[in-house]
Amino acid sequence: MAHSNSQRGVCLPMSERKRVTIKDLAAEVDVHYSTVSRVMNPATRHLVAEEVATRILKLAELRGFRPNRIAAGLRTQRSGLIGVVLPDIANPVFPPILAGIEAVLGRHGYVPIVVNAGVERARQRFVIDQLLARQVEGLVLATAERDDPLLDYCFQLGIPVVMVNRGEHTGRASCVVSDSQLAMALTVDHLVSLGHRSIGHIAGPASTSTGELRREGFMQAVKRHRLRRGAYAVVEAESYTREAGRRACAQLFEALPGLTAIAAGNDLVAMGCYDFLRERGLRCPEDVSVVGHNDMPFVDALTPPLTTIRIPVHDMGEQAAELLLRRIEKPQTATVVIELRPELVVRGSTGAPPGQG
Amino acid sequence: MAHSNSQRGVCLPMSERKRVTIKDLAAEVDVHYSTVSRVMNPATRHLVAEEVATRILKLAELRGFRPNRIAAGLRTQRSGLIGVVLPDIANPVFPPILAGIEAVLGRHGYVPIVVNAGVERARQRFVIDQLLARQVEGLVLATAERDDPLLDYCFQLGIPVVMVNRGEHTGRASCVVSDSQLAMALTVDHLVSLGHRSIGHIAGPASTSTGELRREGFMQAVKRHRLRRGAYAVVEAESYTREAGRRACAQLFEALPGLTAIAAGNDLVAMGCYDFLRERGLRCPEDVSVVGHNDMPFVDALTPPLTTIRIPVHDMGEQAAELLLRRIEKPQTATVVIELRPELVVRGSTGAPPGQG
DNA sequence: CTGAAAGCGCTTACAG
DNA sequence: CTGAAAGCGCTTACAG
Repeated sequence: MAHSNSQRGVCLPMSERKRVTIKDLAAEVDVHYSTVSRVMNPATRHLVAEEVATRILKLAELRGFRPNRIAAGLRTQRSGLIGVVLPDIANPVFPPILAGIEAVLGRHGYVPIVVNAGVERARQRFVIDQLLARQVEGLVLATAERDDPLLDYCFQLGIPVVMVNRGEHTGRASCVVSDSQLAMALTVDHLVSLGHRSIGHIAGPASTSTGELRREGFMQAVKRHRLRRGAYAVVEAESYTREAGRRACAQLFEALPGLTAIAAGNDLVAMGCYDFLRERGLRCPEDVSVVGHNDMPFVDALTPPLTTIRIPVHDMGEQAAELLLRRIEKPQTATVVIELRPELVVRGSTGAPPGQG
Repeated sequence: MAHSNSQRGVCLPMSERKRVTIKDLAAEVDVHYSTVSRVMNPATRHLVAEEVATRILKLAELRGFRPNRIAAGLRTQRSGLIGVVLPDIANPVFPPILAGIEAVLGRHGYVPIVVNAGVERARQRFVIDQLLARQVEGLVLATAERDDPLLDYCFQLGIPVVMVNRGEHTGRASCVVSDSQLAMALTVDHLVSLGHRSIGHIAGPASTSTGELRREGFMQAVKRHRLRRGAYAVVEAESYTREAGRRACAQLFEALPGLTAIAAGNDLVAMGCYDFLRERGLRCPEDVSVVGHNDMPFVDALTPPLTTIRIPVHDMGEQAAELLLRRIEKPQTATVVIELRPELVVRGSTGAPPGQG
C-alpha cells in the first residue's frame, strides 16, 4: 500500500527521489568513493588527477549532488551549527543582533539554530539540551542575567559560550556589549549642557548587567558634574517594558518632584515615560526632557521623536560570532570583553528645562 | 605538543571531555549498546527488562548522557531540522511569526535553522543550498514573491515547503496568510462609516501577494460601497518602506486631490503618509485619516496612534509549522491555503472627514 | 528480553 | 594518484 505509487518505471515526484551520495557518483564515474570525497573537498582536491576531478565535478553538478554536511560532521566531529539563545525574539533589539551573527557565521560555513529561551529556568535548560543534542559547536547567549545559572550550566557542560548585549563579570565567557558608562556620560552631559540640574534615572532591572552598568554610569556622570544630592534620583523599573517604565516614572516624580529630565533605562521605558507625562499633562520636552537607550526602530517616529543612545547592534552580533568562532578554533584563547561605542542621537525629546528656554 | 596538557591524570577542562555515547554507557552497565539505544528511545523502552532499563537510565543521568540527534538522524534519515527563510529578520513582522514557528516545532522535537535570504537571487539559492546540505526536512518560506523562482527551485529539489505571510497561486505549496480581502473590507467599511467618500489606497508592490490581494480587496470594497470613479484611487509603493510610502503618498494626492482618507499597504507605508502629511501641514485625522496594516509593535505610540489591521502573526507561524510538519509526515497531503482572520484596531488616526465633524 | 551485524554518508590515515 | 578499510554515534531488522 505504502508503495503503491512507486512501481518501477513510474517517474517519482522529486520529493521521493533519493538524495544522491558520493557512492552514487563514484559508481557512475567508476572510481572509489573516497576519490569523490577528496574531490568535493577543495582542500584535498589537489590529491586527485585533474582530469578525474573535473569529470567528477561535472557529474556532481549534473546530478545536483550536495554533500551531506551532517554525515561529514558526524565523522569530523564538527556540526557547523551554532546555537543562538534569545530571551525573546520579538524584542526589537535582537533581530539586528541575530542578523549580524548570521552574517558572520554564514561567511565561515556555519549556520545558526535560533531558540527562544524565555525566562523560565526549566525551559531554558530544555532548550540548551536540544541544542546540545544537535551537537552545536558553541552558543551565543543573549539571555544572560547577572550570575545566571544558565551560564553555570553551560560551563559545566564545557561548551564554548559568548555573551552578547548583556555581560557577566566572572570572566568565564567573552562578552560583547555596548559601553554603558560612556552611554550614560553622553546622556547626562547632553542634559546638563541643556541646563538641566534635576535629573532622574529609571534603571533597568538590577538582575541585568545593562541595568546595573547604566545605573553606575549615571551615578558617575552625575558626580562628575557635581550635582548635589537631591538634584538627582534613581528608581528601578521591574522590567524593560513600557508599562514598568510608566510605573517607575510615577515613582521617580515622587522621589524627585522638581525633576526636569529623565534618563530612561531603555527606549521601552522611555515610552512608558511618555505615557506617564501625557497622563499628567506634562509636555515633553517643554516640561520634561527624556532620553532613551537603544534607538529601537521607529522611535524617531514617536511624538516627540526620541533622543536616545544608539548602540551598534548589528556589529555586536558580528563581533560575538567572530569571538565564538575564534574560541571554537582555539579553546585556550583568553576571554575578552568587547565594549562597542554607543552614540547619542539628539532628536526632539530633549530641550532646555522650563524657565530657561 | 598539541597534547601537552592532556597527560594522564590531569583533570581536563570540561570543554575537552569526550561526549559520552551509548557505547560508554553500555560498557559500564555491561550490556550491548543496542540495549542502551532501546532504552533511550521511549518507544522501544518496553523491549528491555525494567530492571536493566532503570539501571541504564540512572547511569545516563549521572554521566550527563545526551543522545546524539545528528547521528540518529543520519541513520533514520530524519534530521529534525526545519529551515526558515526570511527576507529580512529586522522587519518587525517576522519575529512573532518566527516565535510561532519555533513554538510548534519545539513541541514536535524539531528545531529551526533561520536564515536571512535577502533579495538577491544568488544569495537566496546559496542559503537554500546551505539548508539542504544540513538535511533540513522542510522549509518555511516567508520570502516568496508572486511567481518566485526560488519556489521553483524548491519544488525542483523536491523539498516540502510551506509559505507564510505571503502566498502563491499555483497550489504547489500550502500557504498561511491573513485574509486580505476581509482586511480591506474592514478598512474601507470603517472609513465609509466615518463619512469618507474620497479614499485612496497605497498598494504594496504588485510583485508580492499581499500587495496584489490588498489592492484587489480595496477595489472590491470600494465597488461594494458604490463609490464612483473619481472617488477613489490607487497608487503603488515601490516597496514596503516608510520612504516609499512617503513618495507614494505624494503621488496619491496628485491622483486624487480631494482625498480625505488613505488605506495604506502596511504600517511602514502609513508612517510614510504621516511624514508626508506633516510636510504638507495637513493634520491627521482632522484633514486626512490613515489606516495601516499589520499592527506592528509600537504603532500605538505614534502620534496619532495608528488605526490599523491586526494580523495574527504568531498564529500564522504556528499554523505554517503545523502544516509543514503534516506534509513531512504525509507527503501526499493536499496543499491548502489557510486564511487567518485579521481585525481592525481603531485608534486615533481615523475620524470624520473635514467639514463633517 | 538481548546480542551481533549492517548501514546511514561521510573523512582520513594507511598502503600501494 | 587511488583504493580499501575503519569509524563517527546511532537504529533496527534478524536471530536466538
